[in-house]
Amino acid sequence: MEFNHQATVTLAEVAEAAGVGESTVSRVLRNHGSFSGKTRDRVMAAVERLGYVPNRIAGTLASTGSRLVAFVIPSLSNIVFPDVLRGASAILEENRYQAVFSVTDYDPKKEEELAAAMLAWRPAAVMLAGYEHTDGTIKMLRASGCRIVEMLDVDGDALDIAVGFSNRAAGRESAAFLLRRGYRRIGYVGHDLNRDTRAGKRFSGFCETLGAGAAPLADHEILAGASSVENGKLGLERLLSRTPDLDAVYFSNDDMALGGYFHCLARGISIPAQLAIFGYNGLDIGRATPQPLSTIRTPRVATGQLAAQLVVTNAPPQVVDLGFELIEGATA
Amino acid sequence: MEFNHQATVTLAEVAEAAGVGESTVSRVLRNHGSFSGKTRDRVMAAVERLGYVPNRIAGTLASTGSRLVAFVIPSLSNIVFPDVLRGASAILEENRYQAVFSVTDYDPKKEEELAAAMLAWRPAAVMLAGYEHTDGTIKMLRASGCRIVEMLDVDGDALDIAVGFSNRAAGRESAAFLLRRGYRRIGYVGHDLNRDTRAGKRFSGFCETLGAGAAPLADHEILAGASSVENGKLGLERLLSRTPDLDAVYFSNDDMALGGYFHCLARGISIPAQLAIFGYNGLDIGRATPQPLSTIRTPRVATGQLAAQLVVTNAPPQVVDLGFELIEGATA
DNA sequence: CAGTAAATTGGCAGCGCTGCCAAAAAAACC
DNA sequence: GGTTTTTTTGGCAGCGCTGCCAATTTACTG
Repeated sequence: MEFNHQATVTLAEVAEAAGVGESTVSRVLRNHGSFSGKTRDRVMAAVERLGYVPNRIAGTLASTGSRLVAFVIPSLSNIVFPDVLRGASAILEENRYQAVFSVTDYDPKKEEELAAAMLAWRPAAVMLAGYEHTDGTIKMLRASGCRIVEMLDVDGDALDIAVGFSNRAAGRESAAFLLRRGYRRIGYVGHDLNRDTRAGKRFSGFCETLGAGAAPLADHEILAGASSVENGKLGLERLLSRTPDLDAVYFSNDDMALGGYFHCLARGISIPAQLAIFGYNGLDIGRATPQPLSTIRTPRVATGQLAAQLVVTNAPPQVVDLGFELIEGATA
Repeated sequence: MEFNHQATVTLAEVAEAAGVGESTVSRVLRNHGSFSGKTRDRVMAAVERLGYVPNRIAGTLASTGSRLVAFVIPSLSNIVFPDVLRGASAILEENRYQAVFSVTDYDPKKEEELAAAMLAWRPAAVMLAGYEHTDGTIKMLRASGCRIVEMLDVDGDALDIAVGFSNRAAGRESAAFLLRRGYRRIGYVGHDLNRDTRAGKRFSGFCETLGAGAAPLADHEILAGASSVENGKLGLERLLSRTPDLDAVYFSNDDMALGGYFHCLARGISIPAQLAIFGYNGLDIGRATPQPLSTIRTPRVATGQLAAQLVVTNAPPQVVDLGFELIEGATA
């Protein structure tokens, strides 16, 4: 079985066919340097005729610096990351950059391996989630000389560029909101915080403000595994069976919160009178539930867009806090 | 501002440092060909000491055929595609392949442009959604000589490999199920079918079976734009205001169906007594709603996995129908 | 129309690695 | 010890393109 025989038309063949030199073809194709309209037509005709497709591998090797941008993301199940990719990919495509990605599954060790594999492609930039990386990863990235963008967090020291928002502040504002609303018996339902460190930061900010407000966290339930609607449902059920007199519950994100919301719907627990629910992310689906979800909307797409923008413009190192928006909703 | 100065340690420098020839280093690093244990240690030590990261760009150019796999997908908002990528990326990573992607926004013309851009990277394979491509795209892909995988559909003629399931059959089975349940005044709420041709195929299969069952579609509402919970809600509202006596509604997918479900919850329309709701995709969230959503579960992750598997094993051209599973749920 | 400046063009040396081949070293055999 | 095999090695020519530089052509000046 012989499949992968690339029908290789090379630049040299195009040059030959057009009766011009190789560098002329190269110039025309990249629209760079000068050439007459007549030669351009001749070259383009030959390109068309032969069905020439430039070889970016060769081009990248010959020039300096590639137009690849490497994303090393924790997950594709958590909608956050597809959203970021979506924002970034539009900008990258416009600028003729190419996105490559791999998924760490929230494992820092795997992040290190994948980052190494990515660097082998000599990307223009490596885009990561958050600040928590192994020493090996940091050392490697630093040594690579390529741009580094840490996304979705600004609570820490950036290696180069950081674009995101403060998860800790989001946790604090969520707590402040619940306190303002008069809730005092507040619980928390979350997913594995050791892996999702940003969720951990929100939780810690949340507890901090609760403590300062003299209504310390009444109880919490942490589920192993990734966040999901199912886990949110299960988590709230467990939490309430242990501590039935809670008047509000903060969830690690909207998926979890929706699970809690559905649990209440199914059990006839009235929201927010009997129990308030507060999420994080501001997913569209939370706008469409019978009672809009109280949550914090994060600029996920915008994070991807700006991250990409800063890379393609080769902006200086900086930390950009895009902020977030508290959505009052009707569940808290 | 000078950033992108790749700290370039080359293979030649490693060879120098280790006191061996370049090809020896290359052999050791790829664990290919023969070399003594002693030289291997010397080489690895030098690699470690210099922090050498192989340059895959150069490696790919020198050898034949890359380990890049190009995904040209319609969207990242529709969870279907992140799911497919998720399945594929795990397999690709295991096999040291690298995924690159770009997003067409359901625009065939843009698909053509992006496919061309992808081919410039000389990928081992191009992974697309479905069978509907422009002539230009098809011609280009054929000429490229790289593997072509069409995913998420098997209703048509494959260019090379196809992995998915029959959308038309899914539509038919959905209709048959509703008929079996005794529904006769059936409506449809969908999103832009000209763009999402797979949703169009489902709709067409659905109508076909309804017609044969002597209960032709009573009414339908097509919303411009992408599928979303919000649009599902809006669509059902419009449909019911026009045709209030429907007893069941088929939605273009689960997002839309959830919108319909929420609409009913909000309006106090009892499900399924007053109105049945049927979706498509089998999203997890549909398992967690107070009434589990009646839908069809599609093997999205498995599609990505198998597609990747067939590429890395360089399997012969084939069409694999992974099937789907009807979930009775409680909304129909 | 010579003389100079400006616009085009081609040649060719790499970019960093792999693959092929021949040379050198080590192991096996008589 | 001399041969024949087998295992290890290094040299070097590309992979297809870009970037530099010099050569050629064309445009412009006085």
